[in-house]
Amino acid sequence: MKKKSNGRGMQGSRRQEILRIGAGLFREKGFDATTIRDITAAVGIGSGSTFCHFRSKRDILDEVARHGMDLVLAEAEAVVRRALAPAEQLRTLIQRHMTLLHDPSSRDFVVVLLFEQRALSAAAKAQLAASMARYEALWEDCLRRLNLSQKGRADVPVHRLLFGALNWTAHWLRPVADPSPQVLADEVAGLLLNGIPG
Amino acid sequence: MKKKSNGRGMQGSRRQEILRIGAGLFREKGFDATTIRDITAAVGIGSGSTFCHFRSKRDILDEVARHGMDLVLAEAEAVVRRALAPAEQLRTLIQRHMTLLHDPSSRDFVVVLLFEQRALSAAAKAQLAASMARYEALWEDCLRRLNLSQKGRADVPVHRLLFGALNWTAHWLRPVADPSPQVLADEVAGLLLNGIPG
DNA sequence: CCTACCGATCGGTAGG
DNA sequence: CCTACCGATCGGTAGG
Repeated sequence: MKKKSNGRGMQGSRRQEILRIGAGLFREKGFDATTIRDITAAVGIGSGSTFCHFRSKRDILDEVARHGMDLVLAEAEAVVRRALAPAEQLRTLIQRHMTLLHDPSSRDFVVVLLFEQRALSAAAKAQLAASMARYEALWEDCLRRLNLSQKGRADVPVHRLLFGALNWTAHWLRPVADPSPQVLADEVAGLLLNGIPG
Repeated sequence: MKKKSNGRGMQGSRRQEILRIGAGLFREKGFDATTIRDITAAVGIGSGSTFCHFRSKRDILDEVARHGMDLVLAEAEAVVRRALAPAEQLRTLIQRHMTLLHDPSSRDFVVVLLFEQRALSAAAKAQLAASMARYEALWEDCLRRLNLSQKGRADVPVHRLLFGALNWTAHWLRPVADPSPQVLADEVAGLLLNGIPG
């Protein structure tokens, strides 16, 4: 039996390459503005060869986003398993989130996950919604233990405000001119934990 | 002399209609995924008629984003002119920003401005960058007077973190299930001004 | 994985 | 503002 180069769990180094390069282009230009020919030209294969590995262009996006979600969720679960003090846990969650959002090895997948949701297939959307709910629950627990998220007042989802502050950095944070993702992460954590430094 | 229906400063109710409906579709589906035919079908004209009013599809986007910027900047300038106490000024800036971001009469323009920057023409990008710098400066002044943004530590642009928290609400805030934009705005202002409510 | 190609759709134009 | 249409490009397929 010949080994299939298609399917999900295979070796597929070419497949990985298409995912990696596709993720980069999706992040830079957006899903709709990226063509199969953009991707295959960067990989160095004919445009038709894409479909030896993926059923459609959207399938590539789905998989890129799934991988982004896996990275982000696995990291948070690992942090929670360390059973740190709540304040240290929050600081670490913020740190890891910011790192995954900006490190070259992960940012393409995570940014696409966050900013290209609209283009995902319905199936991927549903699957990712469940994982995202789990991710949010981890943050909510952490914030609740710090009394930063209490059911009081108006049911404000503080963790989502925090996500916004962090995720938006993908739009403006520039490598040299701005503080590093890690420094910024610590400042955000400090702002939340110690309040405004008077 | 016949009056031209083209050009910028004209009456052009049809032109306005294309802008309004275009803005709505750009927000919902994104610029690339919206076709000229989507827009004209919703307006109720032939697809070719678009180009009596705009030179290109991108011109529509440019104008939509410009209008979004005008709304947001004019509102902030008006707030600053009222010369409120700094805390009240910040609260009002947040209120107005959230309203423009969620009110049906403005949100399409503002959300497109914020989330479709990538697709803008180079000229529009440059023009909007200048206006945005002005907008940011207003917020920075306000935050500085409250000692919420000090040049200390690591040059953290607090106003951009705040923008992220606010702008991200466009992705998750749902009319009925969640607090209203105004309630949320007040909570965010309270969180910043009074610190975490112990 | 390649070459050759197809049907559909897109932004935009022409001529009235 | 309409009708008719065009050239380009796109995602995807066929056959090897």
